[in-house]
Amino acid sequence: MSDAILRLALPSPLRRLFDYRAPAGVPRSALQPGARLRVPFGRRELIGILVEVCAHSEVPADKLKPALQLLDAQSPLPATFFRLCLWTAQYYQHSLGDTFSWALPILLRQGEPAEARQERFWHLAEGARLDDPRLARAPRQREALKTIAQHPHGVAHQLLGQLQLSKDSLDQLREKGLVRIEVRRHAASARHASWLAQAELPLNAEQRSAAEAVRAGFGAFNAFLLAGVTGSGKTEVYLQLIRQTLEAGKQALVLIPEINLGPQTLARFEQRFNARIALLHSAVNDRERLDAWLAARDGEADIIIGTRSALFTPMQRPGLIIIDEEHDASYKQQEGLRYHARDLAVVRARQENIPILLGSATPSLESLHNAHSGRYALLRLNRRAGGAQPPRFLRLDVKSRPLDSGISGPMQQAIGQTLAAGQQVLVFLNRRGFAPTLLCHDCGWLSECPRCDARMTVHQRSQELRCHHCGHVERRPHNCPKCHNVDLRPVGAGTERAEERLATLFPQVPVLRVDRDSTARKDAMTSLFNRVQRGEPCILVGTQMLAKGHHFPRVTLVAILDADGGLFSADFRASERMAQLIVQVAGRAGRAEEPGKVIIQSHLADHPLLVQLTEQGYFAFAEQALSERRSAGLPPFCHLALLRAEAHKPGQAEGFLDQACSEAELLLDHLQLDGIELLGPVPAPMERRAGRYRAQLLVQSNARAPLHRLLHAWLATLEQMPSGRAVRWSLDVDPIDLF
DNA sequence: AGCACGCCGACT
DNA sequence: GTCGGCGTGCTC
Repeated sequence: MSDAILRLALPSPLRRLFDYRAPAGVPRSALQPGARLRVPFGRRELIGILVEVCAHSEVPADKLKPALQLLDAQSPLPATFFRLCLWTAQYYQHSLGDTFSWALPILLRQGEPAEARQERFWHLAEGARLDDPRLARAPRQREALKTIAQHPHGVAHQLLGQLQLSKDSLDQLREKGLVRIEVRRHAASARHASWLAQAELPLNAEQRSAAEAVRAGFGAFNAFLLAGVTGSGKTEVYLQLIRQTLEAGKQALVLIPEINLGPQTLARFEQRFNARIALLHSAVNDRERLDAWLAARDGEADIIIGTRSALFTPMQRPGLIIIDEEHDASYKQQEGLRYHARDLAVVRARQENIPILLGSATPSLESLHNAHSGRYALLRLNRRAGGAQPPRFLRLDVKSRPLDSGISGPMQQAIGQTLAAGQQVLVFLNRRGFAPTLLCHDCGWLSECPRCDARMTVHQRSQELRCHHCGHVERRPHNCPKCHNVDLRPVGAGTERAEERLATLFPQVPVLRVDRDSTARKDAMTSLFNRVQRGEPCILVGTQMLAKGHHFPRVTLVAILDADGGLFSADFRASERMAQLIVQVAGRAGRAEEPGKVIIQSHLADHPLLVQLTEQGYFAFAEQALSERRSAGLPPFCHLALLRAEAHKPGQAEGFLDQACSEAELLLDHLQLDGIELLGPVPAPMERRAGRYRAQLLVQSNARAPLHRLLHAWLATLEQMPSGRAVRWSLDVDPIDLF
């Protein structure tokens, strides 16, 4: 009879569902897939999501426990959301329950009701008169009543302060029956005659044809890659397509990189539209996040803008997905569920049969490859708005030149000339701190991190040594810890050192540093940028934070201090990243009247990729890089999965991976899969990190289908392996970093 | 992943 | 004599 079995996805790394009996007193008809239930799990309680209700369970009846409580009368999760999570869990070989955890707002997975916040609104009571005699000697209350009367839809309790209303006065008015409280959801904003709050900018021919191409793809799955050079007006194309989406009665989802949260990006959307915009980024608190998620789900929000995880936000009337700066690495989650929001966005667009637009000045090689193979339609914007000239690139060979805090003589001269001309300089160095190493000149001691195979960075201002890999911090020693001599020397240069040196070299202008250390304070960045916008000569020194978002029209020289890392790294993606960074940094500078100049210091100034990039531009570089990837059999011409493991004892991780490797070989044979190679196991490039020994096993495949058949079977066996208990292991499908 | 159980070292 | 280290086992 009442033997309905509930199959639940639980927030646990275990890749399986768990069966329960229905909670006492809950009829079977009340149990819908997607509903949340509180259940006992071992010695604790979890909130699970009902995947299906069935008649039988493989689990012995005496082990089945009843669920404790049904939290949702109806499923808070739309079918489209459910389907995307299922696909994600399958593709990334991740536990479904844990996938739900990453995809849902925190409050929902904690069991909070799936309802928007109720708010108290103060209203004028029926029949209340502003000249009520009881208020003759209560001027504050009289004023308050007047203010309330001016708001026919009521005054939100939250806004009392802003309207100079005191709660005391209102409470007394309520006792007199002159005002009343209504509790309701925040009203959706009134519909305007036009979606536009602000006139649109005219599009040039390129922009127009790009926008028209996407427009023609509305209403069905179509993928577009909008490859537009910096300043070509991609955002205006986004905005006009969003307007058309809204006019079609649909919602638009816009994903932006984490770092791009500059208020100006968001402000541009908010100023343009009479529309309800739901924001989902790291600065949004849990409650606001849930409200935004619900508003999107219920079709109350018209535009949803957010970072990586906003990809999962359900929409009642989906119309368009836009991924801004699609090449940006922050779309890839590097812990837990290691998904790529850009890739999943394409999957989602296909599932929901809507168009998707990927935009970037420096598209990823993956996306360019997809454009070449016809999976994406390529839309190019080659012209900069306002007739601005592209920057000129100069490669500066520093092979046998002395570097002064990382800055060569010719570079110093170029900086000096630019400042003398009353212009601004941007100095780019992708390394924080003062110097990457501290060295004892007498005994050769190096500032090694006690927990990692890495050197600790010297931070001058704070007089500390910091490990940038595990966060370990020590006081900077005065004497060598080994030989006690005092001749300790910082080796190499980071932004802090460049800043210090530049301030000495050019004392007449301010030197402003932009990196994670200097902008730790919330408003530091804003005040700094305001200063730069004023336009007086200055030097900006910084890391890749400088490469994102902001434009500096008065900067005419971009000095890139070190391009070498991208040219001889073990990581096959290093050159792609370097090229993207150089182009993005270069794009910060220059205006129509004054084209920017970019000087790149390198010990490998003749490297073909660097030559290609600087002489023919990013797309020529990308073609060459792609052909190198093709001949080397690397992504996007093959598919990778990386099994990582780490353990406290050396050798343990490799031991596990050795066994995993044998299992994989067995499965390859058993399933008769071809075109798959197992590379490793090998120690990670940095073997010890944060006190753990790390190793990895790379799986390389010509095709997706066999790779996924292997992974599926493999993970099931890995989960059973006893040697897996002592190690922490995880699978990364389509890894970005091989570290 | 949690969380418990269980069996061996340095402390009140 | 106990507090607590992490090996091992389990979660419907």
